[in-house]
Amino acid sequence: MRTSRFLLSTLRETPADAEVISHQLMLRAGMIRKLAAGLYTWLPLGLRVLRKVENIVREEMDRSGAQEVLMPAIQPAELWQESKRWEQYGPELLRITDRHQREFCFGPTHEEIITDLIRREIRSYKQLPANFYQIQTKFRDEIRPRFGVMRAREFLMKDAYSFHLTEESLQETYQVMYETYQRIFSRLGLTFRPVVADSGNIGGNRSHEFHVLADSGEDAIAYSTESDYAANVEMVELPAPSEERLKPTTPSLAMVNTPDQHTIEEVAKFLRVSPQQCLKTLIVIGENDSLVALVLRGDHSLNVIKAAKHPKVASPLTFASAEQIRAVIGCDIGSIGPISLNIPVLVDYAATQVTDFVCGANKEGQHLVGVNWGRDLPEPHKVDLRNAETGDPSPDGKGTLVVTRGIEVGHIFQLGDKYSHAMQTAVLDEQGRSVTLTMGCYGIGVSRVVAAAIEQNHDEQGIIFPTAITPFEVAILPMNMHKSIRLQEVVENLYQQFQAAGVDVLLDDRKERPGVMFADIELIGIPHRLVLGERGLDEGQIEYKGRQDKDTQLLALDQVVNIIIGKINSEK
RNA sequence: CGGGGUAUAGCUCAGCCUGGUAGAGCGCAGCUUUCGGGAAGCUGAAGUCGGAGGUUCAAAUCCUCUUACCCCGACCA
Repeated sequence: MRTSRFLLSTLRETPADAEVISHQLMLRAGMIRKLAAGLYTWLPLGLRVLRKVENIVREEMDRSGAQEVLMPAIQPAELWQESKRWEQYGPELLRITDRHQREFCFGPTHEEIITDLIRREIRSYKQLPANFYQIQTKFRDEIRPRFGVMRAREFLMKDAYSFHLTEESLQETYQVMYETYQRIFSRLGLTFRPVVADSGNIGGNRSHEFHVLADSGEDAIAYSTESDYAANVEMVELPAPSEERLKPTTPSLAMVNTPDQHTIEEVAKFLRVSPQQCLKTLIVIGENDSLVALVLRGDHSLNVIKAAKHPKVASPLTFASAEQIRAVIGCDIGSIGPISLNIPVLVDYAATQVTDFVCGANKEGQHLVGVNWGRDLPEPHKVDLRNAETGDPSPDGKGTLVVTRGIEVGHIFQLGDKYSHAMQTAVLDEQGRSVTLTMGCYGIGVSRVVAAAIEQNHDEQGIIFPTAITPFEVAILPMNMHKSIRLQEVVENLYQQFQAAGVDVLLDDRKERPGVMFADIELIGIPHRLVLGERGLDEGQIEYKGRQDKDTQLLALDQVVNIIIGKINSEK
């Protein structure tokens, strides 16, 4: 491709409404343009990337034995009514009415459609197991679309649905998909981790999310240093303490004045103790609008999901208002402590292990120091309440946890018979008995993968594309080509050699200044760059620089095509 | 949906408080010089100031309504 005939719509300035780096760079590089909230046009440059991701996903799905189909984006309401999701789904489901006043929706997912297809087409157990996938545009009317293509309303997704006679068969296919996903994200050149996920109310046994690791990720995930254990931080169960609590060293507790010291940081600094030595007490709404106190070590954070699962705590978790706290406890947030509280007190495991601790005195501007469980207040009601942190022991007993951030790009889970039961999808088994099918479901956010790849791979200059998904593999930048016929010939010849070899080559034949060319090629993240000028031609050398290299190097003109092809192949 | 904010040239924004001829930088078109890291000069095209209504001799500016978009909260590929 020649830049003179390619819409290279790069922007020097960052558009104002782009918040995360991948969104900014995708706009600046001219990959996407916004049409409306959560709706994006893919420009030629971006589409090349999207297609490469799509093709890798397709190749690996095909290799796994799945069969590709393409279902309509618009779906009739009847099927959704049959699964009861027409009522269950909220405003996220975009509902539309046709000229005959028939109701439809724009599909956010396709369980109903594929299940309907399978119940019509699959006649015998001999046709099972079967796995069908599609790569298709979905629409979810998100409350708040943001981060560009990362959380768009319309997005490209690969969704697959498998059908089984037995639970064992589902487990087998699930495992195949798990491995296929590993292959896909490895081939894409991404650093990722499969993590144990919340199967939620879907009822399946196992569920894994695949996360691309990136500091800007929306999810916190924890993985073990020693084993392959990895889970969403929300999901990590922490063990009850095994050791005995240390003995108190203070003769008794004491009350101290802590004027205007409210947060743990303030109190700890004021009293010259570590936050680990302090306990924080959070007041949330419990059952029947009562209040419940949750106690955590000062340096720990509350896990909202765990707390809400406790029977004494209202779900979803709601913090008590300042007025409610004042009415029941008689002081303000910032001076609350577990002693003499007239409401239930749930204490996180870690907080039960602290001796001689600092906590609020339930009196404005006062804290207690040297407090001990058992001596100064009753033995605590111990529960798991906090988020796992780096350094915590891994739940599988092997190694410790590291917490990092990730972007969810894939999710595999076992659906069971939710849809097949509701939609009466069954076949006869070997004994002639009717068996309701068991289903699995496997998604990859194809368009989100593009954003995640950029989120993970960029620098000050712009995008650094993994070779597998780069829009162009090599860029040829001629310096002042219009002035030298000799240079034109060499460049043209090189360009054609790359094309003949099947390399995605971009020739920058614009009459631009060198700085503009360099900046654009770096911004759009081309992995390999060749610079040709009059001065190198006499020596038969041209200048090469990898996108991440610090320095340039000279390559012999007659070998450059083979060298570059070698680099590309080793990277894919 | 609740809270906050923005809307002026293709992009980034100033002008609004204190009403009086529509602005800058970048980009775009042309010419000249320059030519291996986002060049310089000159010339030019480009805006019914988101929309509607109101106040006023006069509205980008003040008031009311409205639409779109963005940010903060509950979801998910």
